[in-house]
Amino acid sequence: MDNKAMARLLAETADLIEIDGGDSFRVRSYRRAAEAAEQTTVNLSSADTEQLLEIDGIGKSMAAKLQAIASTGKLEQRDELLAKYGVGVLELLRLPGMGPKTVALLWAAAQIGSIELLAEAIESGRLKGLPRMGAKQIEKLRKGVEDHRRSSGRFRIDTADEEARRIAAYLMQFKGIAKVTPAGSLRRGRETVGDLDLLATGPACEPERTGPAVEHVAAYPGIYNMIAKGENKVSFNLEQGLQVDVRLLPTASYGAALQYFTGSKGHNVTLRQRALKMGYTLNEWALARLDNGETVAAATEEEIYAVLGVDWMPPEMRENLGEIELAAAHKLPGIVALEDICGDVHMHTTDSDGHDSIREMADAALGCGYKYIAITDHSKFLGVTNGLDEKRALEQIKQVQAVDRAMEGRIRVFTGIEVDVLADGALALDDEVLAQLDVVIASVHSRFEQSREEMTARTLRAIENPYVRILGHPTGRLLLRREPFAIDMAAVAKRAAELGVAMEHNASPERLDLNDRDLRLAKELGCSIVMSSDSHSTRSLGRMGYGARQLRRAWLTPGDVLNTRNAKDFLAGLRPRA
DNA sequence: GCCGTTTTCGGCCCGACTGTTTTCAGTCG
Repeated sequence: MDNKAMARLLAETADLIEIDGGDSFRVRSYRRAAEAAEQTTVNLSSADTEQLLEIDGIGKSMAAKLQAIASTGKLEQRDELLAKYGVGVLELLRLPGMGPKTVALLWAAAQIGSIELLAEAIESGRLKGLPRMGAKQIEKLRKGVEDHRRSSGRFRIDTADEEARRIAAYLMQFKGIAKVTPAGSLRRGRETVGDLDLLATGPACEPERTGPAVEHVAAYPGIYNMIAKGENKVSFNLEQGLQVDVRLLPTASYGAALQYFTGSKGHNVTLRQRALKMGYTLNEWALARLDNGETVAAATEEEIYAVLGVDWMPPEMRENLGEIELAAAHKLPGIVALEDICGDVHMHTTDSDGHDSIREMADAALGCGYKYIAITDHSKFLGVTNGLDEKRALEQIKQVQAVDRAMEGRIRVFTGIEVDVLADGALALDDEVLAQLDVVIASVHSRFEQSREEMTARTLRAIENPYVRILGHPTGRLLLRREPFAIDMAAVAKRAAELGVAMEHNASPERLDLNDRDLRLAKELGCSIVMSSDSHSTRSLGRMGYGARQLRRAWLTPGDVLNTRNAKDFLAGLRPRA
């Protein structure tokens, strides 16, 4: 079982204990352990007790439970509680406004243990008369069930980003709202966003006078469903289901609010514990002294972190992975910035399935400020993409070299190819041709419906080819559309590091090939990352922003990424040509 | 159930908003 599945078992157990009315601190422990399981790069199913105990949030008891899960695939506590309540209660908990207390109430009072049963009970009027179940509450649940069926889940960061800009532009039309800043997971650069946090400040957001501004927010034309409207907060859903929280904040406490609402939750808890130990209390309004309540910092994030003896850190790092301890020791790593990326090593032209010529791509890349690009059209394996065979590949080399000369050193244009990996791990193009190319990207596909072992073996064989410099689309995932294919990432990254083969991280928002854990794993194992756009037109060139933010979240430094400014020679950083 | 710069016992983050209440419990982030 993989870490994510084990984390899910722990998280579900936490939910069940809570429904069962168990100790809330025990519940928190399970939640923490679930988060730790999700984030760690340690392979939980093969780790020994000692390794497990090293993970923050895992103690003796959790270590034993993890080992039991690894060997049996089950967690006893979870199974017992599931036998009592049924799996439906976990689903019930996902409904907005539905917490463990309400689930317990519904179950105890009316044996309602699933969304289906809840829907029935609402229709038949059985809910009426239950404690705390007024007309409004029942209507809220009815709408919750409906929305749950319509859409649920998280949204891609580019979607959330777009909506945030649109709403911010609307809010700024109001005199007295001077600034709108996204917080939450959007500010942290997460690849998906659960809900959108927007912070507004300005004269109209000061206490006691937020009324008109609140009304302006509530009048936003894109609102599908109003969730809450208070003095300094308005929550609503957009039509596609995305929840938006707009908060109106006084300038004086803007930094405290920005820190608070940026999160992550775990980061904030750790920071507030630190504050308590130092004699302060931290909330969204201010950092204040515990003894007399006097505010010591509130206006900016920087001063709050400074008072707590912690270096300010970029939002991407705030995932409670030890960043606060490092910042307290003034040892934060210098992470990648988008400006560090100085070349794009994966793009297509009209020679295969792209929309623009080699020259047009080169000109566009120059416009992005890049120092080099590699032209990497598809190989012949993929019929639909008009892939190059040996003959056409050799012809294209000459054309690319001609463009390279024509650019007169303003930008380097390298030759290359995206060669497909066959079912057995062989490459779809002859070695004699590969030997003449600067950048060979070997891309695996999931079309053969292979098992995890077969996928891994195939990938390992592909990167053994002496001409392969980059492993393309290493997990084959398309965000929110398809599950990544199963592959032993640790084994692949380890071998790639030994061979000097870099791992591609596609920066397009729908792909983002590697997740946070994969990126940290690659770094730990010494495997280089190459960021790319996989552009099929000049329009999609230069869109590496979201990918770069993900690299930051995995704490990658410019030295971990091959196509950054401080990597002096991109080609020399790749394995030497055989 | 975890954890230790007051600790191996006794703590464990904090405020806003809602609905059903007449003073507060539950949920959320």
